[in-house]
Amino acid sequence: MVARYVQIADELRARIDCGEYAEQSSLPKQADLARDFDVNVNTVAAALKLLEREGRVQSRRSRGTVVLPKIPLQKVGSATYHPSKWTSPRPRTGGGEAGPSVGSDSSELTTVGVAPADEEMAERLNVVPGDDLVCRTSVVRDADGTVSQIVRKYYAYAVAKGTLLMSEESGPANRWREFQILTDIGLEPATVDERLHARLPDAGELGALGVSVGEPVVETRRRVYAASSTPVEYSTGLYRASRFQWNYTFDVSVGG
Amino acid sequence: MVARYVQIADELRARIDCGEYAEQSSLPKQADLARDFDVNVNTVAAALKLLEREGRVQSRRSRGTVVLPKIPLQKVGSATYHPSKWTSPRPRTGGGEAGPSVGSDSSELTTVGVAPADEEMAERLNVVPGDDLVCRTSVVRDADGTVSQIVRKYYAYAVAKGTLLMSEESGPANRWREFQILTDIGLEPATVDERLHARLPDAGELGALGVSVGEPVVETRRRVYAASSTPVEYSTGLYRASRFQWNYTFDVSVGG
DNA sequence: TTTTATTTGTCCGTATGTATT
DNA sequence: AAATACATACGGACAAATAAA
Repeated sequence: MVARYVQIADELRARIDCGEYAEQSSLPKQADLARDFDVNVNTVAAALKLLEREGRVQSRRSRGTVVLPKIPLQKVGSATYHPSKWTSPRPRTGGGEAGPSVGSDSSELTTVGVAPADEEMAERLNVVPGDDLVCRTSVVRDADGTVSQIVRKYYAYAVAKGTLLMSEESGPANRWREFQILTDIGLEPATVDERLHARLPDAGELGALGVSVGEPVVETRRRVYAASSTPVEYSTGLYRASRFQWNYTFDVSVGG
Repeated sequence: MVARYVQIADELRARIDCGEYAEQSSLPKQADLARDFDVNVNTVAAALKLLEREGRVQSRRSRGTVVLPKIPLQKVGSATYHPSKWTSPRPRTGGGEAGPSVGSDSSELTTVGVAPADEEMAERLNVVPGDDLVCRTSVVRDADGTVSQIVRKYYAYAVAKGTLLMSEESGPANRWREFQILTDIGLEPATVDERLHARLPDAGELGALGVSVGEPVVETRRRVYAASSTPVEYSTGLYRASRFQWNYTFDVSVGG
């Protein structure tokens, strides 16, 4: 026995999929849907909340509920970091065959700060807790203006001092900027290890990512090692789950 | 301005974290909580739903709401498939230093079927759509009896025919069973590529995984290549998001 | 086995707040 | 200023699942 609001969500989802409610268009208002389905407004509201947490619609006060465009999942993961993507010649932001999954249709704002390392950062960056770290925070907005990811990258102050890692930037999203800088200062990335898991956002993340209550996010923790297998970068990422897909290729042979 | 039911969820979460509500114990019933917080029962129910979708509590009719034990996230990903885990000597299920993240505290039921390949399977397995595939479906239950993952692995019928890939099994979870069989029949796994993304479950998955409405799941699609870089296995996985963490290590150097 | 009590799940009707048009 | 439309909360009702008698 499946709840009515779930049935209604299924029906509305089907209508979106078949084009009856076009992308970018508004759904009928909740009161009308309630009348059509012959249920209470609260029941319709619950159904819409489900669709909103799936990332398919967005409801906003006094504006109604609009169908979000069905964009293909952005692909991130090991292939994203293939050297061809970030070694010279530098990728052109304007497009071309170098065209990455994050192109000029998303913009990035990077701010720089300095803060002492907490227990985890210290351990992962091989420094002492309390040591100063340079933190580069990047907020990436999709073409539609919504924040889709927030990434913080940490570097030992001794490493970042006096380098371009201290410079704030904004413009088209460029996932490889820091890799290029690290290479320029003689710390060319060699290996990455990445952990990720999906969960629901906490109070602070709701506002920062602009997700609704109950909409899943993916958290990543990544470490970048230079050739000498010393960690040079530690980063945390928070992603709107409905917009990303992670791809990894790895070796399982005995020789690997 | 944060909604009252979110505030209450935060408060209850804090109480769980500080041990006021112990793991495995029952929370006060909704009516009592409503009285204590001086809100309506519905408001408390909404708060509990949030905690349930986070995987922290489980509410069941007439039984109340119990605090789920905070178990460390199961680690899966590239390290999971390191050859030492699945090549001989075979891992012992009883424990020991070979102890994997999925141990004898989880059990697996594997059923085998034959079905024609759909468009995607065919493309990923390098066969013709409509060709018979052998499908091994594994349902893994955690120690607490809940289903935590459902994995379907597909093989070309020509490959699986007459091999142990056709045998149904049950017992302690063994992630490497198929790798061992593939090795035995001369198709030793060499490379894996894996895609994953988090989303909300659909109607069918609700029942199969035993998750509640709005609780995030992670879907994976994996391909295993033998040494000759021919795909030998295609698999799809569905995981309870709150119980797993994916770890990957990969090379980004120019030589890689 | 049958009945009764308990507790959550769902839905209703209503009211009010809030941001936008 | 006024109308609009979603967000939240309330109180009530009943159903469903389980436990207790």
